[in-house]
Amino acid sequence: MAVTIKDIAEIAQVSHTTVSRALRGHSAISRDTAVRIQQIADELGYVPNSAARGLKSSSSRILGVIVQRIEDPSLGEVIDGIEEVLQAEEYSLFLAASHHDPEREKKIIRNMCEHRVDGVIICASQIDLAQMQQLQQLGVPAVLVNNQAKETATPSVCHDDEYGSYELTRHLLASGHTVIGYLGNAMAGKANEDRLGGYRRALIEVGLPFREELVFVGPNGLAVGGALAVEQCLRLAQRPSALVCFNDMMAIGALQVLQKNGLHVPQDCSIVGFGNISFSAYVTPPLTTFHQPKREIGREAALLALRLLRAGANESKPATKLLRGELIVRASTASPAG
Amino acid sequence: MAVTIKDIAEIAQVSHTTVSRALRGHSAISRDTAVRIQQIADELGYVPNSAARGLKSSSSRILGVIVQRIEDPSLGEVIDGIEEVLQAEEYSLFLAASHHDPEREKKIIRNMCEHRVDGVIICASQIDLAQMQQLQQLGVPAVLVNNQAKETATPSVCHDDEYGSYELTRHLLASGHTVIGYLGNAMAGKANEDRLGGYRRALIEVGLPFREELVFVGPNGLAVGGALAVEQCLRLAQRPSALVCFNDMMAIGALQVLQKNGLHVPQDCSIVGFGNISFSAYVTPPLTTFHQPKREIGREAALLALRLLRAGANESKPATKLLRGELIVRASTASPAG
DNA sequence: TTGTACGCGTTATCAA
DNA sequence: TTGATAACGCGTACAA
Repeated sequence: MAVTIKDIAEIAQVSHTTVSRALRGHSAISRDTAVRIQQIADELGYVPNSAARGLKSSSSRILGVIVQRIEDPSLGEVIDGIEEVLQAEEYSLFLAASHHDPEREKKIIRNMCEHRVDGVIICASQIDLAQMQQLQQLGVPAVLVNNQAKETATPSVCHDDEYGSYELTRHLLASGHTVIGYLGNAMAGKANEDRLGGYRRALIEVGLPFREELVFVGPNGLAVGGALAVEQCLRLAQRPSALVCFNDMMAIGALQVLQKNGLHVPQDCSIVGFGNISFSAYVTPPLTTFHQPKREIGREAALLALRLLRAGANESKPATKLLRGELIVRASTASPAG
Repeated sequence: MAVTIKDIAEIAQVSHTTVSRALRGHSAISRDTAVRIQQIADELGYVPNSAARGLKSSSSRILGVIVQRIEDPSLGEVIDGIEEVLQAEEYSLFLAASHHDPEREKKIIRNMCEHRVDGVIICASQIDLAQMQQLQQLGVPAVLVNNQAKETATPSVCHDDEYGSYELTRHLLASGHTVIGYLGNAMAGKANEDRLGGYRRALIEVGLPFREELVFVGPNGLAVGGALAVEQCLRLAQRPSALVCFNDMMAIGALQVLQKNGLHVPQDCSIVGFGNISFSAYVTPPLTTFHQPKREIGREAALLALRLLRAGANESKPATKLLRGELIVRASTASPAG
């Protein structure tokens, strides 16, 4: 059994109250006893029990983070940003993956509630209201990161996807492309709509039509999703000279299929990704993409969550932070041939 | 304040003991009261408090996981494997990153001890004995994953790096290469030695000399590390016709430098990675590598940790599990020119 | 089948 | 400056 303040109290011949105070630098303790107690604690290898502390203070100093897939290449950095802030503030991080399963997500939230996390950060989820209620009922503040539900009254940190996609499309237009396709992701909700929206806005702004038949939807946001989407595109008689992809992984999958079909990128077809995952710089050709400040997003989410839980009941407005990245031009885009 | 069993007891006109028993399906409770209490609990939105439970049971049902960098491409899957097992067993996961900082690692372990995690999984660390003692003193079982210290008496799950590197080198030898270089990683301890060892064994086995001047060490295991290492190689008058790299990211970095210098892979130089990270299939040319069963490693580590913490004091032998992957031949290797 | 009483480790209040 | 006592929410002997 672990050493407790009572054990220390017995040895030091004081009450456990005194030990508790001494170890936490309480003012009303004499130098002598404080030092003596600290020494005994060190010798015995005392480690305070946060379960007991939490029971009293009704604060666990734990933040829960829920993601869909941990191995998502764009998520590592986000989590890292969160963790960076939490470590500095002496908070711990609970991590769980829902794997796109609402049932599992429900269980996870339940579990986190049982552990009385002080707050929750939910990444890229289509979380429904019922589960938010569970959290609210317990007074657990929640922050959504790049949430995929259409509307929400919950504090969020989002990337400005519409703008990013707009910029990418503008870049292609500026290079002279006039027939540009979009490779969408059926699994993404709001993100897909926003990125499609930015693409559309850029087209219309320069007087080009938005053509439904140039939108190809892949079943997921992985390389295979991009591959499947681009295969539909290849069947077209008049192919687009450039493709805007939902994200970098889909762009990479599409790239591979194009090359297997003897097409050269960017000569025969320009291609842009989204997100600037570390990998995007290492494919051939390196991908033009839009940088999402992933670590920054994580940091902001953690800071917002901490602010909320510290505010307690007197929550002000449900703040939403919108972060913008920047265009990264690499070699996968060029002017159209001919 | 959250609902407690006392609140329920009051409404149901029973003692809180009865509530406690009813909610956990204790046998000696009448159907009627059990159902009635469950109903009230649901209506009130009762969520048990694991801090209080843990205080009694001296078990937190939390496992700590310590890594160096969360965004490490080979780590996501490992963590996912861990998390998969834990979720099934109703355990929670504490995640923290040490960022190669021993001081930070110490704090993390301290923090996990305070939260009384039931066990710890430490990934690819050079953890020293002092910190293991902290854990042992509290009776927290620890499992090391791909640990980098030379020797250890701690239960571990490791990948058979020596064998993997041996197989990769054999593959190159079988293709006819006789001058093969090795790109090492200065930040890795045991893994680098093992992989160098397998390379060496394969060479010696076929009667080729192990030549120190063909070993180039990069400062880290990232793409930039591979780039820096291969630049040393390029300065050589007589260059190797193939390179064995510490891992896939270094191989990718090396690949890029070779191509920038006008060398063709695999025609001018074959190259192999290690680990089979998802990315390795998408570079040009796709990388020949050795598959590490990452999810499996995570699962095994979690299972081992759970087994240990359930065994309690009567720990048997400090089990060490060695997992083997398999050779993945792709297009980055071929017979040497001429 | 149900209830009483106590303890888990810590902190806070009040009194000395 | 220190100590006695209660309380946080829950589980469990023991008793009824």
